[in-house]
Amino acid sequence: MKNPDTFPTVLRELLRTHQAFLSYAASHVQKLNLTLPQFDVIITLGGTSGLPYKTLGEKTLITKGTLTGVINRLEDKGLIQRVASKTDGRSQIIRLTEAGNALFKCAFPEHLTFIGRLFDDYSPEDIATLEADLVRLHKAVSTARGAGETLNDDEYEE
Amino acid sequence: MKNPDTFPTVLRELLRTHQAFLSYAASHVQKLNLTLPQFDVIITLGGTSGLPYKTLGEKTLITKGTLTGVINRLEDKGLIQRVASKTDGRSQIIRLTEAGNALFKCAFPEHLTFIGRLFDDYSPEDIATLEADLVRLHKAVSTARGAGETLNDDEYEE
DNA sequence: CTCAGTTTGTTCTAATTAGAACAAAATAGT
DNA sequence: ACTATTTTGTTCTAATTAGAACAAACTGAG
Repeated sequence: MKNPDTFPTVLRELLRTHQAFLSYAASHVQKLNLTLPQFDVIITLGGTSGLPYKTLGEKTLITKGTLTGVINRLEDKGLIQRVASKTDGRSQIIRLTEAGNALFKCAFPEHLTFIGRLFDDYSPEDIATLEADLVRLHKAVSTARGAGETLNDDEYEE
Repeated sequence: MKNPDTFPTVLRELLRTHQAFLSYAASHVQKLNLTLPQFDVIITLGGTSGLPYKTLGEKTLITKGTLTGVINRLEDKGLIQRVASKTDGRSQIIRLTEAGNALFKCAFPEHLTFIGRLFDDYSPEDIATLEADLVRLHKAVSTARGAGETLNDDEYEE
């Protein structure tokens, strides 16, 4: 094992930075009376005419068992609706309602501004370096999980 | 706002990398019949004669409302015990039992090896760069939350 | 000694996490 | 047409998340 004195602090910093970021992002989203996973679903659906449940799960990092509950609560708030697929009896298409779309159009640019502030002092190279570091760690984890297991496209492109 | 086309992908990568890492770490800890927060408490207590509840919360990133439940379940498993403070009627000292200590001594080195594998191809400079990037983002978040708010020592040193 | 303010850990809350198990529908092979 | 396998989304489970509210104990000022 290499670097035994330093990797624990790196990983702790990953966890702390992640937690700090979620807390920061949530502080804005709470004003919309939404939770982060709920908002994530709305911004993923924004600008589309609807997505299959499975695709929505892939794009949002919410596992399917959990996603049902998140969608139920958004449906209760009148922000999304489920539409049965015409071609596959198992499938559902999830899409924003008019209210959901209005919220998306108003809140998403605000949220981008709110989050974008974190990077006010970053150059494009700084951001590229950070992203490259995270991608590398992500690949290291995937490699360690299963030798040769490749990640699907969505995990590296967006 | 600067870099509007790139920061969303960086943040998504932070979330994905974090999720992938947790899943990887959990796959080892599950073999001990523990969850990640439970194991985190055990390795935080390992090598000490006990820590006050408050200190434990600070070191583990588990908020105090949640920590009570995690400690209850570890107590039920016979791995830790609560000891009333002799000097402060409100405080409790949390410490490992003999069983907890034995598990720590056995499992912690294994876990370090398991996690250390992620960094087999990293040089010390690579790790330093990654950590610096994460610390910088963490500071950016803290700065955005409250101008001038300083982080306590523990968030940057370990 | 008294009192106001702060600290500590618990209880409570709604939501989420990450699967496993399941039923219904689709697919592929014969 | 039949059958086995796979896929899709739901239900269920135990645990966790992140506070807010609370009661008991402590601290500091007067």
